[in-house]
Amino acid sequence: MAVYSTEQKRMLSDILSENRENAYSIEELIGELRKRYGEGAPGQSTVYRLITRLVEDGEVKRFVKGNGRKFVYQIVDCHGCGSAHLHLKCVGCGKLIHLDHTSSEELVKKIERVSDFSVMEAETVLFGECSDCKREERS
Amino acid sequence: MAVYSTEQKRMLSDILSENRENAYSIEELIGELRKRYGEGAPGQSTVYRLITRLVEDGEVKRFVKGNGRKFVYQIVDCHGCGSAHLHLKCVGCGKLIHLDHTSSEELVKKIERVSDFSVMEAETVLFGECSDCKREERS
DNA sequence: TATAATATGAGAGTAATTCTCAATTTGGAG
DNA sequence: CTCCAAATTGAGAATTACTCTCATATTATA
Repeated sequence: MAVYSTEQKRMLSDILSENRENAYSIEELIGELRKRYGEGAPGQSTVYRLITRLVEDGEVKRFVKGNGRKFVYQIVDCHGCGSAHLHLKCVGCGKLIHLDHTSSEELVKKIERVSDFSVMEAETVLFGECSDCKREERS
Repeated sequence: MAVYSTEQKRMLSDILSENRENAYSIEELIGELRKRYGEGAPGQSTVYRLITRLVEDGEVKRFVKGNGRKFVYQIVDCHGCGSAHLHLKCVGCGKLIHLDHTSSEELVKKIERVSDFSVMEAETVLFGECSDCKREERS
């Protein structure tokens, strides 16, 4: 099953990659596509289909914001980087921080020491506040 | 606004507390209630209403399993324990481990050291494998 | 008891997501 | 360049998940 390149895929990827710190809900994605491309925007079913695939391929991460109720999608910068690692999601600016393998492993080891629990890095997103947002808050 | 005790609340709480390591979807909760109580089971709207309240009250944790698509609900053993703390969810046996405040804080500090990122403990669930399940796997 | 506040449930309403299938597009073979 | 099979799309129907409404029932208390 070969993969074809299409306009629709390009449009969606463009939005996600031009705004890497934003996590879009499906609704927002469809809205943005419509805003940019009007009638030419991909249909709703296509958006669902494409985003699902991007998630399966590991190019996009799907998660739920904090205690929210709906899914959001955000491009990750670590597609194909090989080993699993943790992601940190800043609820302030929206950044999705890709922890390099070494730091991630160090963390996971620490967790294991405290609780004898092995974290599955790929499935876990830690919510919190990044350094920039903390600094801003203090000032 | 006082709170009244009702049969429906008891039925739901019973299920959740008798099976503390299971995270139920709404569908499963409704199914289990119906199985146990037949016609006498609480209606769907009531289940939604009650579970929402339990989550708001901190007695039950709502989260999404790994990369799954729907919410599941599981009783927590830390209701009213005061300060926020991390939860570890074992994907093997289903246990939801409540990290005591000290361990949780220690971990959070470590994360901060590695990445200068402050984890919001209450909003984060770490997925992985508990010590028992790891041991079992090795044997 | 009586009664006022609280809670329930049936079903309608809404939102989110998936499915279906005919029509279109793509990439490669000739 | 042209043709074709495979892949993709989109419109709308179907399904699923969840919320809302309001008449009825239950609970605590006085």
